[in-house]
Amino acid sequence: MNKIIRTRFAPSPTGFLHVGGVRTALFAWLIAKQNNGQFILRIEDTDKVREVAGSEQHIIDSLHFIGIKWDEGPDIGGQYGPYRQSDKLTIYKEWAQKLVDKGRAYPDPYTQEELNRLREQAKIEKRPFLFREHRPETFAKWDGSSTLRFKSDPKPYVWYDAVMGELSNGEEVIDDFIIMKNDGYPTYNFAHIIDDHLMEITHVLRSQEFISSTPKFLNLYEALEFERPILGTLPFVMGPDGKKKLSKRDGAKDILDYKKEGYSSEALLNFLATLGWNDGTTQEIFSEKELIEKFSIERVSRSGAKFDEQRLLWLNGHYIREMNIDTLYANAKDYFPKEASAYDDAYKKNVLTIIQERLKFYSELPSLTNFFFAEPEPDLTLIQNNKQLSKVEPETLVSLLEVALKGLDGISFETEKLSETLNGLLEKTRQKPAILFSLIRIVTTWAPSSPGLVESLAVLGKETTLSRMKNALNLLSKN
RNA sequence: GGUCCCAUCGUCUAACGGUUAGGACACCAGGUUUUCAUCCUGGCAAUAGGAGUUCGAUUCUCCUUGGGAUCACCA
Repeated sequence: MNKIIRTRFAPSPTGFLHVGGVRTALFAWLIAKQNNGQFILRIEDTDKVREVAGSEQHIIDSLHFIGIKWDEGPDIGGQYGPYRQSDKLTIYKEWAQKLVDKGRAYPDPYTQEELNRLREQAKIEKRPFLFREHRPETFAKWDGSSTLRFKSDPKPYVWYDAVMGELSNGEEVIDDFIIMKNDGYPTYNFAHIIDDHLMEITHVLRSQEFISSTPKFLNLYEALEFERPILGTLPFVMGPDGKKKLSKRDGAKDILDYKKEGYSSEALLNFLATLGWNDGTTQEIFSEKELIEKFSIERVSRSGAKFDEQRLLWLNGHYIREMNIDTLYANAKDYFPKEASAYDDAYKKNVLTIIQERLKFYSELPSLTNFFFAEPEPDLTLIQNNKQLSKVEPETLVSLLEVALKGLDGISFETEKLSETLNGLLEKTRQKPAILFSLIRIVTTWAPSSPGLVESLAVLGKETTLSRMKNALNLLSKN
């Protein structure tokens, strides 16, 4: 006989979504999923001034990227539509009229100027401004187009929050607030309550900044005679300073930027879910399925969590290492350096295979793999600055290269054969690997680091390897 | 300023009122025949302060301190 669990994410189309917003959506989605409930996307576009064109699509793309899907929304419709607040202005007006009829709402009789003056005065007298102290004796008739205020019924509240526990506030925070603006749009304070009710939302999750306006919502629920949903207040995701909430103003990144930089959705999902939540064990890695199973709103922490890029980087690297090569290739395909377009899939896949364990995010692929696709520019400082090689006479380097060149010339470039040959060269030259292998590695890649020598040479192939070694030989002989 | 919320390693966090306060990231050291990375081992590192309740407080209560939110025709 239990009610169907319905949760929602209700962003305003005022720009992109950052990790804080996506985490709110994620938690709401997890609650719906684990209860076989429904998750709804609703667009709260009641502020025409702040609206940014294209935001709605951007929000949809962001959620899709993370893997959050909704059962009802502006793009797919549903039984409880419309899912865009600007499409249901007449509905808000009707409910506003009901409040007027009940004597619980009235047109604001003051001009903006008069209001400002009253606020000023309160400030001078060092007391909080309360509109209800200036509430008119008799209410004018509402013509539907002027500013409408809620007639509050001030009283103290104690309520239960699924995350924060018991919260309370005195009656002094309850005031007559605007529910309908003079442009015909409802305010957030009014619209979201009507919508949550009509859409039969059971759990309202939102971030901490709404905690102080909750009492007025409670007052409004009562006036409308709505059943109150379960409220859950999420702590902020903190910015780099660890003190203030993450905000676009302070450089919070668009979630889609993480996609561009080559973070996997699984890593991001895992990261976001464990930012302020854990299951009480020492488990760090959660699949989507596990998250749906194990998530619980009661275990969300009450204090803000700093967004730690280092941890995200580690997680992403972890997921990359766990991927099978075909999945990884599909994900990373578009991130290869542009010279790679001349090479076939098999070759690129080989490169990816030997680079996999040192890849942290896809967009660093070019810097890690350039020399597999383009002729590297010789950089002798790599030899000069090498701890071991810098101590070796240049003539010795030349002769080492000559011996190596001869040794590699006659063989086929399979890993096993290469490995055997290189070990043989070690004995023949009576050099330490740190000298001989470093030398070969550097002159064939001219990169500060690279994958294992044998693997790298095998992928580069015999022709390329030998030609690069010959070039190096010429270069070193000249000096 | 009024009101409200929060407080464990640098960071994310765990701990029926009883633990040598645990794990992970980061960092440092050592190991795995070159570099970088991976992997393994080890190390560094925390209950903001003060009262109270209790045989016993990270845990419960109060105060202080610190941080944050909110007081819009923004959400």
